Amino acid sequence: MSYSVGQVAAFAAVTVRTLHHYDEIGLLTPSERTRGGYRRYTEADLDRLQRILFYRELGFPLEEITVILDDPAVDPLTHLRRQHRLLRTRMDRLAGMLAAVETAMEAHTMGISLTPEERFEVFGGFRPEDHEQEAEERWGGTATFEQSRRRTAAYTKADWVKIKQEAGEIVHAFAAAYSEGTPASGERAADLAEEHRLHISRWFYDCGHDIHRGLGDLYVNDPRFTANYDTIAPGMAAYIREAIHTNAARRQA
Amino acid sequence: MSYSVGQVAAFAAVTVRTLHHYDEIGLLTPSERTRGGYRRYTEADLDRLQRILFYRELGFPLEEITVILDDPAVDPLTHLRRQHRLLRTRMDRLAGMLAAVETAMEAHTMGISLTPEERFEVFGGFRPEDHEQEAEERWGGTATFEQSRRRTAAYTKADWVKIKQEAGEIVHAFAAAYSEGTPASGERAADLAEEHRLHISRWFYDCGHDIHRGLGDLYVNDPRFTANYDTIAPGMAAYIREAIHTNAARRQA
DNA sequence: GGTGCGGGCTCCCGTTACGTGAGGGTCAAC
DNA sequence: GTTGACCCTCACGTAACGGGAGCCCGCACC
Repeated sequence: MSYSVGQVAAFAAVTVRTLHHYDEIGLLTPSERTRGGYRRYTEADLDRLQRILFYRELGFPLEEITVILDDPAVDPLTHLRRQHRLLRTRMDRLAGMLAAVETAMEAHTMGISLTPEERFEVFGGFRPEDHEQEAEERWGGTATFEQSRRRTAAYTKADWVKIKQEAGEIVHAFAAAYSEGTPASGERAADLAEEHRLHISRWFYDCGHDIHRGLGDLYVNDPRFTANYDTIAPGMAAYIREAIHTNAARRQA
Repeated sequence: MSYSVGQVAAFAAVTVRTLHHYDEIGLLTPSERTRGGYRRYTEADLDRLQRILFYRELGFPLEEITVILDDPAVDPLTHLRRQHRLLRTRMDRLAGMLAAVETAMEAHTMGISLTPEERFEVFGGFRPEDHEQEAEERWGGTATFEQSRRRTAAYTKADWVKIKQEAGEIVHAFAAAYSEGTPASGERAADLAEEHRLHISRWFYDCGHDIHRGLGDLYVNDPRFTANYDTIAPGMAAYIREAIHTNAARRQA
């Protein structure tokens, strides 16, 4: 079975013009043509297209993609490994940017202004000597997310019940503290925040104080999170956030 | 203190020509010039450049960046929030691709070959006949996100109280239905889901059934959302998700 | 077996975001 | 006061398509 340009285009979410272009430059020449001159793409062509789009997505110029794909010394697995590596690199970069944005947000709310060096740090992580590691560790993004995905994938139903119960207890404790007027800047609230942090670390991913702070901010800044927490009691999201910050500050002192 | 093109270029890891170009199109015009005609960039210019590069990195066309940055109604924090959101979306996409690559690797070592649909799933989760729009709105996100941003920016404190109260009522109704054993596949659950959808549409952004379904999936797939909902009752996230799907199916029939 | 029309074909010019000199001025140091 | 590094303004080149114009294919339908 083979496919027409239109079908392939719809399939791969590219335009017909793009496929024409790839044919023109010899990047993807359909294996067959009808006697009328119509392009007919085979499964193998689709396979190649998928790889093309993958490398394109990661910013490779088409010419380079041609070279990569026409290299006779590469089996599919090599491609997959390369793709895997590229994706992780890319995600690390984004994680770095994310961390920088969070830093900037903190800096902004605190009224601190950044130096020009700090501003552009986002885009390349130069100055190898200092904290190249820090961004990695902070939201370590890829690592963090992956870790969470890996771990949670292995959980049984019983695990989930336990997790949910634990989480429920923590939130209820927060709610109780809040309704009793316990200050978010105090010991008790901070203790609960620490419990919350450990809960996440135990079940999802290593949650350092920085990440935890980011999470607290998220509860307040993202309307959906806010709404969720505030369904328990109006102001809960902000309360939890402050407790988290209190706890983080305490540990840093 | 001010900087020359060369300094800025080295600093931001772009070419001098790029800076010239940005000047030409009015995207970044240096605040000063020497009598000899040399460009001189101030701190504020660097700040703007940083934002430019950020949005560029995420694939925004320069013209759109101009509009975004020249919008008088945006404070720095809004930018940061938007950036944060965009990054997370982007990372999610990459995470999806990473997972797909891993799946492909497993499939390869097992000697299984994937169907064409599975191959292209990586790039947005389409199936040609249905929701071509959905991928745009779901992953492209800009339009939806922008809408949400615009609206929420104008809300007063009273609005927020109202929003939270409404959200709380919906979730509590869900919790009640759930604890009473009302099936997620039934009318009542679907009605609640519809209410939920309308709530989002009214206060945040036009939430069609497709987007709504995506949201429901998110509640189950993202551990943080799951944990939040499940603090109310274990299984709540999955229950809400199914109710949403029921509702969406009902509307499509 | 004509015929309508959705899709496909080949030029070919337009666009975005710069690259890459050509030819000539500027500036701080020696 | 000159030299070498840096900067200026044209101006054409390029990559990766977008978007027609004008013409063909093919298959369903009468």
